Amino acid sequence: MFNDIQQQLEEKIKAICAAEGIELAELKWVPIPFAGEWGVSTSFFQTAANEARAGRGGGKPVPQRAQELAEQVKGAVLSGQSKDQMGSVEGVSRIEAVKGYLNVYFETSAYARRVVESVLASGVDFGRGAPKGERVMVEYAQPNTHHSFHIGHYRNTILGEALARLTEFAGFETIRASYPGDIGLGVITVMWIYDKFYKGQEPQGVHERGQWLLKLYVEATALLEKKENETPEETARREQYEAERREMYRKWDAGDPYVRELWRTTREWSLEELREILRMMDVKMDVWFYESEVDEPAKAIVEELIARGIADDERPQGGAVIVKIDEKLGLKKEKYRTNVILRSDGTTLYLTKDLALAKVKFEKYHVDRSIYVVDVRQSMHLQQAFAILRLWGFPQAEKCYHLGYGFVSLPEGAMSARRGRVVLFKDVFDEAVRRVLAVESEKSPDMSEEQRRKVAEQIGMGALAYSMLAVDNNRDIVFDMDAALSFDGRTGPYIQNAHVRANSILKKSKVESRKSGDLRPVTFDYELTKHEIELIEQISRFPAAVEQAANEYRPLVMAAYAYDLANAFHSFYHAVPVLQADDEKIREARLALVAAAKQTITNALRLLDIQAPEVM
RNA sequence: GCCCUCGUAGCUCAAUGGACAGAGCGCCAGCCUUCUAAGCUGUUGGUUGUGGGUUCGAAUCCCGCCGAGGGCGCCA
Repeated sequence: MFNDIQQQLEEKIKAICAAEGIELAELKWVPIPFAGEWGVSTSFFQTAANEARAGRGGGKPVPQRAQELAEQVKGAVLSGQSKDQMGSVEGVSRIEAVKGYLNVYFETSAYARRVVESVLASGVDFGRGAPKGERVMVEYAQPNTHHSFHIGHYRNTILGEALARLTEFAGFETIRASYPGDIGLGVITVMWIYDKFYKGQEPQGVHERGQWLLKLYVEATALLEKKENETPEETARREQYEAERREMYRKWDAGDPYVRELWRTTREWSLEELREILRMMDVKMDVWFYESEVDEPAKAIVEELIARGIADDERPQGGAVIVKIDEKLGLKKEKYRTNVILRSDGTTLYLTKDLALAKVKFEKYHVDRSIYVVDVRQSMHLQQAFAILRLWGFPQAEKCYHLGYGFVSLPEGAMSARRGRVVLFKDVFDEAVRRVLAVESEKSPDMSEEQRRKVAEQIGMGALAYSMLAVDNNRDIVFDMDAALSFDGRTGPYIQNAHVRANSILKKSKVESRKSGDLRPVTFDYELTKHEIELIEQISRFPAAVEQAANEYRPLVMAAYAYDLANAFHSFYHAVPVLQADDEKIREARLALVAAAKQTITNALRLLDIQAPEVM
């Protein structure tokens, strides 16, 4: 967490090696991986290997030579202008050379105080990175309208939101963008069946209405799908339906007032549900892009790409407008292949719209980095889009990044909206709340009804969010309700519970110490238990975890960290008395440590879009 | 045919070039008159799919093979 000791040492080591004629390789510092003590460590393997390669080092095996170097450096550091046997570096208790590593242990009381005071001084900003001077746009939450929000959309949204929170906290100016698919054949299909059979009906309730549209979609698909052994009448009817659907799409495209009004009304039902779910998830979008709004600009782009010689117009031959990406890039081997950017009937495609949208992101929002949180199955399409942007001459194309994630399927197979085989987010949410309430009524019988409901939502959502974020991006998830809503072990509630326990101690301490006022300046000048050391160690790692998670675009890093931190707290909580500590100074110090742990857990959970309840 | 992911404990997953490959679940055994037991402690469990290569050092990088999933010009 504090690099000053490390930097001081690095300077010393460089000076020593320069004096001894040792060509030092780059020093990489890592926390000492042993529990119970803290400090930093670096190794001399690379330096020894470089020597061996250059024919120096006396032909000794690399590990042996690395150990010699470590010992030599240790000796030189200690003998330098050593004040006493504790070493010549401020804040360092001892230095050892082991197996080619130089381990530097920090003085416990000074380091503990530094960490705890720093956390308490920074509060909600503890771990925040310095401004990076770059603007990042994260595009996520792109469900189709006229459907309902399912658990696959949820993974996308929680992943995007956690990522946005991470990049923002790490110091990037972050813009959150949603991109609902509000037009396309699927949308028209729902409008068609609604207009034909259900006109005027409208279920009450935001979620009920959204889910109803999904039911209509399933029904419409069944009506429009060719069946085996159809009678001639059935075939004729199906073909008529199909013709009606096409006609409706054509009218939409032509701006027919009736169809447009129908579209606006039903679309709004879906968007209302989407906004409600985002509210439940505490997601606040900065920008809303709609597929329908980039349709016209996309058509203009096609003409521009033809004019620039990037796209080939095969319409005169009855074909489409295509881009031979590999050929235009001058690639010999096939990589991006060829794709269509305008159908032969003159309508645009997903790829075309993404090109138009990218242009807006670059020119209107001036983004430096453009992150697309999209299912990994669309990887090829996005690579094609980025390649075309490159051909088009956008330097920002290099900063486009597809954050692909594995898709969510069900134990019985892939989800299918058309067949109605989906697990809806709202259903999982309701089930989560039900399950938490069942546990809560038993564990916290004296909670008010209102509070119980609120806490149940926080815990239920915490369980669900964590189960999604604790798996790395590229991994597929088979959704299992019991696993996703588990409250035991490596879960959201486990971390939330650590927060609650910390809060509980602090609450009680305030009641008792009201007379004596606030916490005194903390001193850790007593022998810390290994649990306290481990907890402080974990707290001090938070800023580095933020940095890593944001740099690698991996919420998993933060999820794993949050668990480790909570785990350290639970062990501490179990083994180390705080309010019951005999010595008052120790009690004060531990209370400050508990407050610092609570703050760090809060900050970590916030980055995962998980609430930190005060009680549970 | 070409391309992309992945293969780690019985199961679900971590560890992406460094010290004995770690958690959770499950199994087994303990711990609530003590700050919330949604917890803690201990035990069990591994030739990292396989064969080679690079490296002082490989689960991690490279190549082959086997196996699983996904993608490849008018769906999104």
